[in-house]
Amino acid sequence: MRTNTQLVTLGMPDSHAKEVRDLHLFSAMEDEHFQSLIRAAYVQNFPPQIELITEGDPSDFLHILLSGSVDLFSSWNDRETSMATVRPISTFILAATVREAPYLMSARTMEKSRIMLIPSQNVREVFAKDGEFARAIVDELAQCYRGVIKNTKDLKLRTSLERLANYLLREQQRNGGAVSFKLEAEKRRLASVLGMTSENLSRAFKALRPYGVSVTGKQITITKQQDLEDFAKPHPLIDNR
Amino acid sequence: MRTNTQLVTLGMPDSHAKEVRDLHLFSAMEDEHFQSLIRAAYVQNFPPQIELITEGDPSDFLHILLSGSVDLFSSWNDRETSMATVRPISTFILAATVREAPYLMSARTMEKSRIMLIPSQNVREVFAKDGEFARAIVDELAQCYRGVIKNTKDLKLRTSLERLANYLLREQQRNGGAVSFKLEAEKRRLASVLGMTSENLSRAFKALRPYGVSVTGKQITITKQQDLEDFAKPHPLIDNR
DNA sequence: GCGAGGAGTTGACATTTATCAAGCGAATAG
DNA sequence: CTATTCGCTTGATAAATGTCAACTCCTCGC
Repeated sequence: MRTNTQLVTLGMPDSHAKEVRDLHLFSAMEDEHFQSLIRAAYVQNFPPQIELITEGDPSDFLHILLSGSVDLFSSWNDRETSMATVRPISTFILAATVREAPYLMSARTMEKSRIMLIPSQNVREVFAKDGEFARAIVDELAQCYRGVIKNTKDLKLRTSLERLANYLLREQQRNGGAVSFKLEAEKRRLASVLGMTSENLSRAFKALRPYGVSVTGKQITITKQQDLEDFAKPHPLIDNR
Repeated sequence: MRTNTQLVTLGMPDSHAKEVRDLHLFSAMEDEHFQSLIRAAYVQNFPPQIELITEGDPSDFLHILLSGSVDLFSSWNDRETSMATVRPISTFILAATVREAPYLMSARTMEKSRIMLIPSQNVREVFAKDGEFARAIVDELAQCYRGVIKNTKDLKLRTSLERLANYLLREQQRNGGAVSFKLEAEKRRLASVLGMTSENLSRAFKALRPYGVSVTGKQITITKQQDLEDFAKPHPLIDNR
């Protein structure tokens, strides 16, 4: 894989370097350090449904999703749950990289995806030299941390129906507030993200009908905005992601 | 409050400065920077059950718990849940401080507690100057992040009974692996931490009796270690905190 | 076009968890 | 010392959620 990747990599950094450089994580660091990271990096295309990393494995690479989408999930005792969805352009498993600790989550591509891999060793070296980079990592980690805390509040304070209602309102926001929009994820994955079964999700959609939610395949239409919001009671300290 | 605190503070920093300095967060930073943080800091004693911070408020201080214990909790729609327990000596709400964002959780003392407060402004200033400090914050945040991820896995992958069983095993570890140990928290708070009601917790304890768990007040005794572990199936990527 | 397979839905049912009300017992204030 | 309060427990019941099986519908490959 390495040689293959190297080949793919040779021409790549330039084309992606700019957009990666613009990521908050890399935008303030010294150019020399950035270049050394890029030189060490690979860019690779992955087909859908490929397991990129497995929880428990040592964190060899910092991953940056350039295009496509990636599902972060975890397992225990034959159960599995979706923890988050990564969308371009952003990094994932930064915490494992900086702590030199095993991955806590597995990752698989949801669709054809282009991913930059920077050896964790290089990230840690530059991190130790470049204060700006360290500060950018702080920002990123603090944001991730706060995201997970919000997720925990969502899980512990709300029923599955309330979680779905608020999820729909967040998705609506992400789509510019349109009355009608498409779900990003498969429903089975959505169910897992929300911490429920597919069957329960299916019934939850029906239970939201009185609040003006109609579902046709992946197409969602919210006809009684106010009613849905009255029910969902979205809150900035949980839902502003 | 400020003048009062100032008075208390005058003699304090020296006595606590050493142990705070030894915290991983501060141990590598420049002494000059550390001193400037300490000079800006207050140390204050709080009685039990005092609400130190309220979620949604701007993060004015980085808090360091010197002694006692603090409960981090969140509310939504008249419901409340315990998110974590802070034990000395450690910081809390670091993420809000560095992001200059509102607190996502409220905090209250569980017992009489001694707390050092460093103005967030000073923390951010030093953070911008001191690369070592920034790197230490990265470590701390990455660890916090991973802790919350583990908690999410616990919540989403396990039933409340399994969560309790694994919690008991973790507490046992914290007590050096003794067969018998005391619960740190009130049971109602424990229930909230584990994401269940007091009533359900009470029944869960009974349900663990066949696995050798006996409860007398706060005293827990595990008589069939192996049986409990077989049931709980603790996993390093969830339970090693 | 046809058949296989998979996602999604639905119904019946089981399990888990929460709610409500009552009661017990230890700690605490008066 | 007694009365009160509060944490905890228990039982009865309801609500939420999961499981299993069957079925529909769509997609995809042949």
